[in-house]
Amino acid sequence: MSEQIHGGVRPEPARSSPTLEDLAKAAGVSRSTASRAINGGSRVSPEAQAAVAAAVVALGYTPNPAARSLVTRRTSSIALVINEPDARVMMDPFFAAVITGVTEALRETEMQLVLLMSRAGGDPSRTVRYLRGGHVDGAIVVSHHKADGWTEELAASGLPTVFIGRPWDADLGIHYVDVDSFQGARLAALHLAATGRTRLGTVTGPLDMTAPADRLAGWNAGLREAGLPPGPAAHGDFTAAGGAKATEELLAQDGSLDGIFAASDLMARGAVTAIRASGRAVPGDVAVVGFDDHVSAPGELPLTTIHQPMVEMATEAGRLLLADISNPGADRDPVIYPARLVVRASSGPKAG
Amino acid sequence: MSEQIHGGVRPEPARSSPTLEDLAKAAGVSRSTASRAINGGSRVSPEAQAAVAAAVVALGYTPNPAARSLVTRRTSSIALVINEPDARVMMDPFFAAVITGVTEALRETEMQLVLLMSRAGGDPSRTVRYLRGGHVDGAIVVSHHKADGWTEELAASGLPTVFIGRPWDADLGIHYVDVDSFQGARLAALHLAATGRTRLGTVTGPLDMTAPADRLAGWNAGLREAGLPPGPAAHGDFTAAGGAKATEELLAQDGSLDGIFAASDLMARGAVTAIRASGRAVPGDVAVVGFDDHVSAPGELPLTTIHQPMVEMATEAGRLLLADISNPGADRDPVIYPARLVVRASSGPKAG
DNA sequence: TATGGCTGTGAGAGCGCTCCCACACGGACC
DNA sequence: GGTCCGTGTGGGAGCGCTCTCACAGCCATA
Repeated sequence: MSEQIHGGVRPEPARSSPTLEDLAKAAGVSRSTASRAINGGSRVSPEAQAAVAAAVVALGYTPNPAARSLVTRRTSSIALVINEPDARVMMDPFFAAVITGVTEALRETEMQLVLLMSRAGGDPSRTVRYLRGGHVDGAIVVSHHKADGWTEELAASGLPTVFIGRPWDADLGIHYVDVDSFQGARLAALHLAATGRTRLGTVTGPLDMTAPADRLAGWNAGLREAGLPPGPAAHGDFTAAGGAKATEELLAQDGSLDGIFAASDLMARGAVTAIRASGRAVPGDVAVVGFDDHVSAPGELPLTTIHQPMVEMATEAGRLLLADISNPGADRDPVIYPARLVVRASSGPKAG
Repeated sequence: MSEQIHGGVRPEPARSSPTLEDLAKAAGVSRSTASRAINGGSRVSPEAQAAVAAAVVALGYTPNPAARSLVTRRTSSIALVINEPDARVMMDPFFAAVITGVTEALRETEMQLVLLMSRAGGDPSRTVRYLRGGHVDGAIVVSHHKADGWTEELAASGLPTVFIGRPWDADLGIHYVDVDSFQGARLAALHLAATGRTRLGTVTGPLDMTAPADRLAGWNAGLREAGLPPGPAAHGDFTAAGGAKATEELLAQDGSLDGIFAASDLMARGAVTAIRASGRAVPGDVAVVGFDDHVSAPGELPLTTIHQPMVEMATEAGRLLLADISNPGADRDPVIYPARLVVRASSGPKAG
């Protein structure tokens, strides 16, 4: 009985995927040679190379990534850490641009993107554990908040990491890519002042992030430079709805406002909506300047805004990370892109 | 000389992360017991369990995922295959909802999401190779096009797979989650007819996808049922700009159109823009019905639309996949969600 | 007291791969 | 003709884990 089951002929060898051993046998070479042939083929004769290549096709061989990873200590994947409580932020063109850019940087590599919705996936410490656990070769962190706290832990872990947007503890050699938010906001203030606006307010982003903080500082610096008094500021959350709400507050606080700078285009869109809802015209009564330079949908009012090359920045972050993975520990200066004012229909001289 | 370098005391053992062996030694147990303690701890004494737990903390131990994966044949990650040429599609609330829903389904598991931008990442066959290569435990495929071709290959590979949106070759037992597109579109036609509209056109999605094809069929069925002649159809690409362009074509073709059904909310938005740009009012002159029921931004015209519970559908897809991973090969009926008409401001009785 | 099972334990094999090393074999050099 | 190097090759160890198996100890049962 047991003989029938366990002994004798084993008809079907479990039909699992072929191993390197199988491949080598089929190609008539040793496992070592087969391995070399697969991995670039230095020190392999053309005949062996061809035999292995043929066997790969014949068997449909694919190397077992776990086995390979176990010895090489490489995983061929990097994490994209998105630090927001709700995956709906993906709707923000900002994140779409990040994914586009990073994908572009990885195009010619075997690297894959692991999406870590760090705060949406429950336990936040799980993210750090995952990153430190050797699951990925590196990480790109985007939308970093002050309270995240694990920046140092991540830096200490030695995992190659690149931030998109300056991290709070940038002092300890964390690599990052950023736009010059301070200058951008300053340009926005100067532009509004130059077009004759004198009563200016701003809709900020969450101030536990560096970019909104920098933009607020740059904005205030610009006002000072233009000889204008510091105006009211209301806090938004980088959504259109948040921008609209903040703008209502601003208008309630000072009905004579004639210019508003929002720290993102999405919020600027909300600002335009709120201003119009209050019976005022854009830019006739109130001018609006955004930040991002997203493409606007057809029919929308073209926004005066501060351009930042998001896709390019994300690609650069990807490249930086790849470089850091293949040559860890090297010092790399942060890459700061200049901010550029783009004037469109939402700003200009006042009506009347 | 060589003695100094290679022999004698090895002061620093390469400072690599601790292995299970180290952990076991620190806890004073065997490797086997340590392993058991870490993995749920059946058949482990409380003392051993506690000792191992303490050692984990003391050493900062994390199991090597590659080693574990090598023997368990599990990777603890699933792929989200997004089959679009440009990562910018992420801006479509549809994909944001998918990510939200899938993340939700994975929340209580250790599973991570690998994002496969299959057509944006260059070579499309790379996606199949990756999926078959044992990198992931399963896959969720979204936005599947007819020409993708690798559906059979994927089904044949035995990799647990769930489609969001019925795949073209649904016959061979591929699991999927979908909304009843046919009924939804039919409801749209009946609603427009019921509000007195008689000259109706539609903006379709890409017809190499099942959902747009089903919606077009349902739309035509609804027209027939209402006793209306089949109206003009123009093709859109699921973007607002595409919807606007298609609507212009529609209006050029038949200036007396008084109702338009767009196969997605984004395209319906474009339709509203184009209709208004032509000097017509919505819904006074032309009523618009969308499909999706995305939340609209403040200030936007609330859309009459067909509701589909995208987040819930994506969560269900995630659950289905998890079930299929832990119990492969089981037959599972496709989950079809009913479509529901939601009437808002973009439709209603005609003006005048 | 003998027998069975049940619990906790450790030894050992082995997952599929890479990489180090030893070695055979040529041709170039003195 | 010997030594050398450079090339292609195969053997073997070992990456860090899980899992099967054997076994010691214990209690409940016959």
